[in-house]
Amino acid sequence: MKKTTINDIAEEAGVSKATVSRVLNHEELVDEETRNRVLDIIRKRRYSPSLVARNLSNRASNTIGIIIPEIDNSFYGKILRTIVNITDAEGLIPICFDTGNNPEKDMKSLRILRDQRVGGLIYAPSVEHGGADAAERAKQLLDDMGVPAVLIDRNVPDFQRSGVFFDGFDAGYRATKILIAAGHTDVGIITGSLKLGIARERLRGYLEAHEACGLPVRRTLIFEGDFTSKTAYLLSREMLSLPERPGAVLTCNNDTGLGFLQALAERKLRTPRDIEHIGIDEIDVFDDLRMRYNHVARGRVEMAQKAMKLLTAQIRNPDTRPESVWIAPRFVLDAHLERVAVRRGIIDKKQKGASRL
Amino acid sequence: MKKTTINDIAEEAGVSKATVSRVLNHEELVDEETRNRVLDIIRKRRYSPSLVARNLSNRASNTIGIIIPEIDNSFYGKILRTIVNITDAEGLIPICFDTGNNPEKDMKSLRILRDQRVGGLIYAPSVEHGGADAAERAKQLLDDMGVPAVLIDRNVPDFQRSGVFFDGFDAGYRATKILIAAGHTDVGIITGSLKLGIARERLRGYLEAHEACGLPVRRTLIFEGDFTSKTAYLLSREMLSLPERPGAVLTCNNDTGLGFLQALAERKLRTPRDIEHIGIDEIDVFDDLRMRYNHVARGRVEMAQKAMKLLTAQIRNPDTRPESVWIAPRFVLDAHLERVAVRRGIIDKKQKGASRL
DNA sequence: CTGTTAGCGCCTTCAC
DNA sequence: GTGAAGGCGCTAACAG
Repeated sequence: MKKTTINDIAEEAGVSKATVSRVLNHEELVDEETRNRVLDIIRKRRYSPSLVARNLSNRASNTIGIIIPEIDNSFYGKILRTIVNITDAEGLIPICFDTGNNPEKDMKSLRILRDQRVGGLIYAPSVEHGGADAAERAKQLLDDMGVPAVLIDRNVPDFQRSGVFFDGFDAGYRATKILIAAGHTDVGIITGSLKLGIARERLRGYLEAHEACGLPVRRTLIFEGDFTSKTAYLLSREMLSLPERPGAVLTCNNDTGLGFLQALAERKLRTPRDIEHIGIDEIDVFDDLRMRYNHVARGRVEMAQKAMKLLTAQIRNPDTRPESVWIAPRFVLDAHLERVAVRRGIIDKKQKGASRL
Repeated sequence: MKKTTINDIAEEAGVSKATVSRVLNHEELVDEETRNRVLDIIRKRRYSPSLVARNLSNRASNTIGIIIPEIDNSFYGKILRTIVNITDAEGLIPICFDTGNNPEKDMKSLRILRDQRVGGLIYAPSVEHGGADAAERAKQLLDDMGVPAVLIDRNVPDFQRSGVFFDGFDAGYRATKILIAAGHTDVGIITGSLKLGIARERLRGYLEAHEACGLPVRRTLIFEGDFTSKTAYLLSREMLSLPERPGAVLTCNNDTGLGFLQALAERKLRTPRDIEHIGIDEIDVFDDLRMRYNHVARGRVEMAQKAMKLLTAQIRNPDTRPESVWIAPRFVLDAHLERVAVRRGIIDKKQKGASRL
């Protein structure tokens, strides 16, 4: 039993399929009577046209691709959900891939999306985790697709594409400054893999903050992690058993923050009593629990919205120039740190709002 | 500048497009020499065939649809990630929708998937949140699609479809029994919306456990929530300020657990010292933090895997009979509760394993 | 082995 | 206002 097609409808209505097509797409061009007759039959047969055939015929595509590293990381989960909801409102159909930070999966996903002839693409690349040629190969694929692509979260300048990114330098810079302003001369940091630009940016902020404050950087307090809680935990243990344990720590993403907190708990240390801490990324559960968690919110929803805005603009007008947007960090701090930060002019003032965003 | 097509390749190679098609699909049928010539040109022109056209021609579909309520809930996030990774390994292309628990979005998603002519569908329905006709309309759409669909997490028996579900009755039953066995005669429960079958099942387990233990149910300790942390928090506050505050509480999903814990913290109560607690669903962060959290794991990854297994089986052989699978609860308890549970034969023995799954 | 033909389901000219 | 014809990009017979 095959699907009913436009031919079946035409036949049953005693008209040509061109007419059926017209009532489907330009109903004003069809005589009201025949139109109603056709529509009745369409309803009766529960017919609905194939978007596949329609796309082929129109040389158009109503699908967009989404490539992200880890769907089940709340950061990307929130982004994905936002994107999916917007595509849907825009009449676009989302095809999703999860690369698990594996650049080979980037390629594979790009190839599939290319073959599927998507009309556009939101892409959080993992190519920095690969060899030197990974970015190049990805760029090649991206260009082959010949459709708009908007990067999100992670930039790869060589791609020369639009993108929406978090201002990680500023986040690292100001977070560190705040900790220093709070009286700490020994601020530790647990970074992500420094293969990643976003991890380097945050570290650069940390370093420049020291410089700006005339404070020497203590290399022993810089730990290169990989944005996983496990590694962060191990590094934090090391850090906490240093003879000169840092008085404050900056962790560079959500999972890293968790790993750090685990090590802290294990040592029966508490924040801020024993050690000060600011994490980058919101951690939703702490919000649910109304638990204090000094952090820098990354505006996930905003990122996703802007990315979709850029993408749809480029889809509508392919001549749109690539444009990059940086989302400013938003600091969510306890009363003490906030007071310090505001007094020193590091952050503007009490910026209230759901940290969920 | 349009995409190069099979015609371009054929022309440049001086062969017919049938031959090009053959080297693409049945390369053994083509003379090695011409094959290589064609392949060279394909590579040179960076040609890759359109799956859209191919699917149309084959009357096949390489896409599957995924409809879930909330991508950014870690439960569904994990499921989605697992599914996406499997589809990808199976050569299928995943199209995802998020309904936000809104049955109208169920319909909308189903319609799009129908029009997109997906080859199959994994579906966690939200229709129980809608009016009486919601399930019926969804079933109609499902049937119209004429492709295999596997339900996940939430069952709608009327659909008469395969599915993979969590055994919520057993979870509620045994969790309650454990709490009773631990000496509590006053076990409270915060359920999900009782419009949902999965919420009713868990409550039913709770009720029957009381009966099995010859313990009267205290209606005042039953709170109907909606699976959100906010509601759970408000209800928990009520519950905790009851003159006869329960000695133990069962919460029925991850967010509900969080809401309860928030209320607990607010009252400066601690578990298990002041009150005993078992939650249904794993909460990943507690895992990361190595925090004790008595709970019933729902086997998210396993659910997703089984669902995909059922789906691919049905896609391969459309005559496969619908089959439903129930995932058994796995209890992750602290030493005390575990000892009690094992001694009473409520759970088998120390079942170790990553609660992450 | 390879080319020709027909068709997948739909849309869009171009006539009438 | 409507139909016939051609084409979107590809595959599957059917001949030769």
